[in-house]
Amino acid sequence: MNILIADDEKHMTTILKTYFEKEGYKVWVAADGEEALELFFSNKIDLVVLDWMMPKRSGIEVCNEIKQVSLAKVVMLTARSSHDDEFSALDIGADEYIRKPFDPRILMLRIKKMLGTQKVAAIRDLEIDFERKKVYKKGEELSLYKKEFELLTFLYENKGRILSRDSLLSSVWGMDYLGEERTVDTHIKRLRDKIGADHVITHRGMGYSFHDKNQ
Amino acid sequence: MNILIADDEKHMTTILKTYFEKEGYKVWVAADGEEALELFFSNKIDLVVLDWMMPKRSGIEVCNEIKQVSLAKVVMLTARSSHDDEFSALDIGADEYIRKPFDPRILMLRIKKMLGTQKVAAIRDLEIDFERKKVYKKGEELSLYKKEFELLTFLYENKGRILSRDSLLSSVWGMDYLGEERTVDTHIKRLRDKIGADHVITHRGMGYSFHDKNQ
DNA sequence: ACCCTTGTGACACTCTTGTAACAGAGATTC
DNA sequence: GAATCTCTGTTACAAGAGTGTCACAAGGGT
Repeated sequence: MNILIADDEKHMTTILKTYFEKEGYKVWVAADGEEALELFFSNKIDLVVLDWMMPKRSGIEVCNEIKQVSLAKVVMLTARSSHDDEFSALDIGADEYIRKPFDPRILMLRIKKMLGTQKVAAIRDLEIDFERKKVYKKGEELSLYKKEFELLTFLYENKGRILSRDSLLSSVWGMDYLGEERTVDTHIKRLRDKIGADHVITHRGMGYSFHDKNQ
Repeated sequence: MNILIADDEKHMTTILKTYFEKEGYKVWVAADGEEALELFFSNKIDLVVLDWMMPKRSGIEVCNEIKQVSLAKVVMLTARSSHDDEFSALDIGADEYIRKPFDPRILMLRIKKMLGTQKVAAIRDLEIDFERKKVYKKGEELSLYKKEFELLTFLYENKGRILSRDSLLSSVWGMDYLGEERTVDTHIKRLRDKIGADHVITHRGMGYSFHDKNQ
């Protein structure tokens, strides 16, 4: 996700940049309206955070121009408190309007909701989308069976920890499950065939673990 | 679209009811938290507007309970101005948090944005006209039954997401619906026969999803 | 070299889903 | 008010995808 922040207060952009980068977004910074538009049109931006008052072109102008031609999300950030301003910003197409001073946690929450709160995990060449129950290897979608996905999820949630067949059976199959312990082996094998053998580590006599270190 | 408004100030619910009805929504009104939950669970509600401070159950409790089991949208309306309150409301799953006093036009705008004020949709050979409740395949009008159209609408609104029979039953048939889960299958089949089987994807053991990618 | 654990492929069975036919509730018409 | 039509929900059965088990192979540890 690529984010563009435009504000003439250096202080503000620095704070926001830090927050966004901590969440794993790629960030561009502009100090005025013109620069914002330039950066927007020369990069693939998914979300723009705009201050209302900026030199050269105001936030509302920039928002308007972007919304004419693009589906990118726009958040207006402003010190103005009038209801009319909020109304016209939203009416022009802004997706969010937040008054300064604001709580950065709230900004982040609202933005995450806006961008679709996709809970995705990335482990080297693997991506797991828990919400949509999809797994990608090198960008290509894998088709996992339900049990395989559940097993992968549980392994991932406990990555690095050694999980005995027994605990895997009770957690993934259910406490009351009666059946062969070796069933786990078969599922591990099938999972390995799909996601790549090296993601699951065998600990002889103890169980399996999910490889958590990147590289 | 069915909307539930819960606020103990009669004055407030009356105003909101008027606004929403002018926009063509069907409105239910509750005067306290308990009534809100009752109405929610005995009707097919798409959006809930909740006052924070209410007798019996607070808005935040109601929100929490609803979000546990339903995909309905929730807007918190409150006189509290603390940032912490806003954060916890959003964190619990509220989709919007608006401070009183507010500008009703802004509330309506934000809600319209939230509900996705989309009037028509096109998915490959399919066109859905939500306002006129009509569906076209390759330009030709299909005749869907009411339930089929509702099911299609809900699938479309959540395209890409895997929806369990259970959540389909509660969202399309209503929270209080008692009946076979397999009823969903039958309706999915009928829908598929009309719109084309490939628009609805089966996820064995998990549910169905609407195919969201063009091609 | 031996034993014990794990990997692997094949097979069998079960459970989920697709499907058609039927039943019944409402609506509509005469 | 009966007859008919429209729409929705249930059931039963078939197909086959998904899962569990087994037997044998491979490999590590002592």
